[in-house]
Amino acid sequence: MPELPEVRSVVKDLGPKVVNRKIVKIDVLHPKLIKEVNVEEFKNFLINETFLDVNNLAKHIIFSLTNDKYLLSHLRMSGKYFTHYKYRSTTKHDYLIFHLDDNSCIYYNDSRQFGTFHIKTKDTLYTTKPLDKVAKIPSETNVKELFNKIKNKNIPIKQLLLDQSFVSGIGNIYANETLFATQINPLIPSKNITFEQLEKIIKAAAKIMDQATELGGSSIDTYTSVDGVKGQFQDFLQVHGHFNDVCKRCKKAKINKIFINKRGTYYCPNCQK
DNA sequence: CAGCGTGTTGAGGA
DNA sequence: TTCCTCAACACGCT
Repeated sequence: MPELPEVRSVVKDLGPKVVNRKIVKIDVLHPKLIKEVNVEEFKNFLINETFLDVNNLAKHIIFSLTNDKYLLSHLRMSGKYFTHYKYRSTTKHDYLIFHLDDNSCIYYNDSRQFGTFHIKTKDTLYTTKPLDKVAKIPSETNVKELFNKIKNKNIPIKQLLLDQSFVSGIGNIYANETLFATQINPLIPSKNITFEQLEKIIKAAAKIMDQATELGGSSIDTYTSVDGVKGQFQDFLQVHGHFNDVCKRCKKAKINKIFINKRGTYYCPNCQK
């Protein structure tokens, strides 16, 4: 589900709900979501600490807490947050509940249960999994460095854009949109992409995801931000999900759909040769 | 009923 | 070691 624009929306919406609030109690209804430590360690680490800030590194949500503690949350396919001004009974797939010191509650809901939580301290935050291998997002990417990294890569450029260790924040939707915008065929081996093409791709990815962020992300399938708020960028998607529609650019060919690395890939066979 | 999906990781083969 | 492919995670929807 969420890619960079959607995660940014969640962070923005979640901030005011939690910053300066102390965690007084945590209900863990699905221990599997918590990585590296057991439920007791997780609770002990966080209870009585206060949220100082909510940020994101690419698709990872970073809650900063007092005493140099951090809580990492990755939404994967279907993670969502809901809030309520006081405790309410759980709904289907509510798996984690943070009780805050103003009696409000933050609910983490995840129908597919792929989401992850890690607790970290200042000294291990960026040097251990899962943040240690995360590359820069497109707007911060050094294209020369990236070009050097991919010059011997055989994997299709579309697949490379989804690899968070090369460039981060891009998911399937925005990979499709980026390659359509730059008129580059998603199957081209990464090593055959020219420097100029790569520069275009990175710029386009940054631009598209910034525009999507402005509109609160893309709500296709199930994505919503905090408390079920939908994004609006889905109405502006050019190729993703447009199989068999007439291409919005050339108005001649129909959008094709193939699978690259098992992920649905949409492109115009006429514009992206 | 079968297949698909907005994401990532780890195992295993070459 | 590196590069790459694939299964697995789990559930709702078509």
